[in-house]
Amino acid sequence: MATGRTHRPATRSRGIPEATVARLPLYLRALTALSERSVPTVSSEELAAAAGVNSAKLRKDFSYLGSYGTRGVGYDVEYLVYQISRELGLTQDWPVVIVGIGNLGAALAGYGGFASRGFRVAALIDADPAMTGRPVAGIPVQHSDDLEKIIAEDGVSIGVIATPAGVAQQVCDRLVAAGVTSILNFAPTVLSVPDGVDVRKVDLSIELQILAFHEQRKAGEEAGADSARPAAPVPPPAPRATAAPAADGGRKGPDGDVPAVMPA
Amino acid sequence: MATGRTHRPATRSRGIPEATVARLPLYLRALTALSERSVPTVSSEELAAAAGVNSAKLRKDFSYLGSYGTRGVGYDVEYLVYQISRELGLTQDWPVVIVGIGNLGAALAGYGGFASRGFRVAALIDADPAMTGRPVAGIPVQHSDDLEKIIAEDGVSIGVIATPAGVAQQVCDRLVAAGVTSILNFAPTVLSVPDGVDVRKVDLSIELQILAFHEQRKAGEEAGADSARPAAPVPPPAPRATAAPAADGGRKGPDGDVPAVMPA
DNA sequence: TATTGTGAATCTATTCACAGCT
DNA sequence: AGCTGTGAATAGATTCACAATA
Repeated sequence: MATGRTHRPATRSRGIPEATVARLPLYLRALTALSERSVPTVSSEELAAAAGVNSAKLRKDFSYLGSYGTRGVGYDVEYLVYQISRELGLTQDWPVVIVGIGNLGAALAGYGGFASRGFRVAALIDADPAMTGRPVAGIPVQHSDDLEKIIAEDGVSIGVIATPAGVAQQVCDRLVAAGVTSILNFAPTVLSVPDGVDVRKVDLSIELQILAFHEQRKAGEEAGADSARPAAPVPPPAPRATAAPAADGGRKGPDGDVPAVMPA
Repeated sequence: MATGRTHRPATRSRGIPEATVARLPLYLRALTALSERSVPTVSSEELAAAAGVNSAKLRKDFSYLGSYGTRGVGYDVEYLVYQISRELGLTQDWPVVIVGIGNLGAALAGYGGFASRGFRVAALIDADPAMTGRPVAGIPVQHSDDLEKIIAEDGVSIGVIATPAGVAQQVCDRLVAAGVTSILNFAPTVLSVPDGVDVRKVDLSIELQILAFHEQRKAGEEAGADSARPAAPVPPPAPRATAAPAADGGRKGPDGDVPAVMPA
């Protein structure tokens, strides 16, 4: 309604549940570590422990890929690495552009996990002319005027947005218009994209807030039975406007939700 | 089993489903934006659109907090901001330490979303003596020898790990031993922690791999019916060891899964 | 009249537990 | 004997659809 553009395309893909897809990279990492230690086979129990999940879940997950194990023995490490890599599409090369080369963008550019596993940083893009040409993690930054050209020339289909929140939507629009169909968004904004474009979000502030919630519960539990804190038992059910206290002492920063990017 | 320490403590908290908790920060952000524009009330439909969820889900989520809306009218923005903030524990101050001040750590230190919403960067900690005393985002870096002292003095209960994967577990152990009970982990490792300690993980490489999976599906769909790619129809069901091709051309970087941190 | 709050229905994910295979 | 693969059971999350109500 709001923008006329929707979001959330994928739910289940080719029969593989989304929750399973999200865990495959975890298994892959554990398997890669075993592979490096030349471990030939592994049981669901061992692998599950290494990946931090329970073994029934792991077996169920693998069952969606096919019957790749051997009863009484376990899984062949190399073979599983191959199968999962293939399922995830990591046997091909994925050129990626990173837009917004502040601290975060620079961190991403230098991230080892990017370079391995089939991802290749095809370009770093920033709106600040002062950044243009300067190498970050060995890759020269290009100006955002050339965004469309870069996407087209390198056949980029995955874009990473590490810009301030204020420009994230317009950067997103340009990426999508230029042909990008998957976006990893670090800016604390809800992006609207057309159907067929995937967006994943990484939001530091949200993660912290979730931790704070649980942290608060722990603190509350320590004290009285199930009351969160003595003060504020349960305020009036449905007050009129401006009924609530400001609640946040001197916390002023109006939103302030800008990612750690200093495009200058 | 492996380490004798477990993980995953929380499933549902004080009657609020975990999935709901994870969305509260999203609602809070949308509400804060409305609040800044001095919008007095908002309907579930409008707020849901702003937060990128559907309105039934939003209403259900809010119903776990209590009956804070007014039928026929909507929700009072300020009041909801207060209620959600309180529920998330953001009406109190949460001192946070960041360990590992590379590019990523520096990005986190300067992150606006940290400073707002009740989080305060109490200290930056790095193992590199050359970093000690140097200010990052206006905060002087302290040496990791003093980790325990810093945690104790500031009463820190939330720690952020932005170190290389290789040292993440030992940093984690020290944080936990010093009293930290919530950890946000950016290192690509599964951390083992005792019961009662919450860990949340942010993993760039995993997010990208999930995108690649969907991207691959799109590409496959475009072409033939439901075949992913012509080559590799379905390899032998259960081969013996080393039966699978290396599959990853020249991808050598052994793991390479080190976050974008250069502690030197 | 417009919009919330929520039971009931549905869909998704996890876990159990054991048959089936090596 | 040991371990996978999977139906069946359970738990959790989302969506529907409408009664309640300001």
